[in-house]
Amino acid sequence: MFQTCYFKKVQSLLNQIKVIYPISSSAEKALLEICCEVRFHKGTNVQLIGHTCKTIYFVKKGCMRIYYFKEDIDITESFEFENYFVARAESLFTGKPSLKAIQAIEDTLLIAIDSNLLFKLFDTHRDLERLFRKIIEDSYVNTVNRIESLQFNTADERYIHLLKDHKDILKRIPLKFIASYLGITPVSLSRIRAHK
Amino acid sequence: MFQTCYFKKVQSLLNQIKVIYPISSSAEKALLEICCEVRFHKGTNVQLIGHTCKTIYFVKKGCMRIYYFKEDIDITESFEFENYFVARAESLFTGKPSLKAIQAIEDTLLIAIDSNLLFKLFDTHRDLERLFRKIIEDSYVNTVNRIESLQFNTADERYIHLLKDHKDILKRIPLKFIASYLGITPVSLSRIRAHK
DNA sequence: CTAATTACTTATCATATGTAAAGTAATTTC
DNA sequence: GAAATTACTTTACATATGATAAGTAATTAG
Repeated sequence: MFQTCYFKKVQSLLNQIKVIYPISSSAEKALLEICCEVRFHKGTNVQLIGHTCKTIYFVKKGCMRIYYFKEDIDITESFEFENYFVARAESLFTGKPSLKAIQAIEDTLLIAIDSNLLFKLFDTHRDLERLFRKIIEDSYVNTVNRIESLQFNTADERYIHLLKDHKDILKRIPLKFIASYLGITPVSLSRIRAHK
Repeated sequence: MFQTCYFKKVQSLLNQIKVIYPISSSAEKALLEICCEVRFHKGTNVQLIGHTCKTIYFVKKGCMRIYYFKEDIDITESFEFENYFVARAESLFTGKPSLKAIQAIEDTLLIAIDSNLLFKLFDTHRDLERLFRKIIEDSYVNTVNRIESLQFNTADERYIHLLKDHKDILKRIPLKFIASYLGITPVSLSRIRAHK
């Protein structure tokens, strides 16, 4: 299923890893062997609702979202842009089928990492385990910050803040996705935008 | 600063660890040596705003909250009850001073773990690192679920859900803390409770 | 035990957001 | 390129929540 990749293909991944936690060259090699470049067209559901998450993606080019349905309404849980990892944590870490899907918002180039093979590598390459521990720690901190924002900022403040964090988001992401990400309806987002 | 503890004092911690990820007896011993039992009276600020988080607590008896101030309003970010860990992740993982405080809501008995010593133990006891990786994974999943709840549930739904998850919460936690945790004002919580 | 403080509730009014419907603009399909 | 679909905006109205203030209940301090 996963083919060996050329080193240069995953250079962006290795560069990003260096920033988070530098790993040994043997760990790098081992990681490369379970990596695989994959391309998806805009709109493609890369992982489906009901499937158990067995792949961790690294976004090389393009962007993705994790979304789910609450009473038939499509809700975007998160966006991931270049140099970030995407996975449905609740499924990846529990082994249960996910209620969420992963979709390419643009034509997207990903590096796919088979999670079971990765977890096996943790036994022989402890620096890999440490690296991914730190990746999870970072994600955790980001998620806690997002709670803070949802807890006591107005929708207006959350919108402004999102634009500050992602200057190009309006050019890349449809407003309907942004609305549900902010926890409001598209109608409400439209009003907020009109009043600026 | 941290004294060696008696094994039986941390039995509750060891029991909980077994559920998450069983560790070797040598790792248990090493962990014990950096553990310390501490007691705090209701209302005590165990960790202050502005301090860098260097201790991970395990709640043996009682309960805690993490809180911060947004424009002079006290906002409860999270509660932790028996058999859960408490730490201000954004500070612990980044090494920066925390904008949040940790407070005992009841008279509380904690097991304190020095985080720097713990991180050092990761080098010699990989099962400890794996255990704490799994603890972070669990926390991450919980946090993502909480976002889901804040994103598109009404305050009413969030309140009902909280009561379901923590049947005794009304007896243990003042409503003003519960209100800000749910992302609403005490007045609004009062109304929601009245309409049931 | 009393007084003071804190916690909680209730009421009123203002505002933000949701819902539904309709219109316009942009994009996709054939 | 025309038709169909999707995305976005605007309007009108309903509802939930916030802000403020005042009242009551519970707790704490002396």
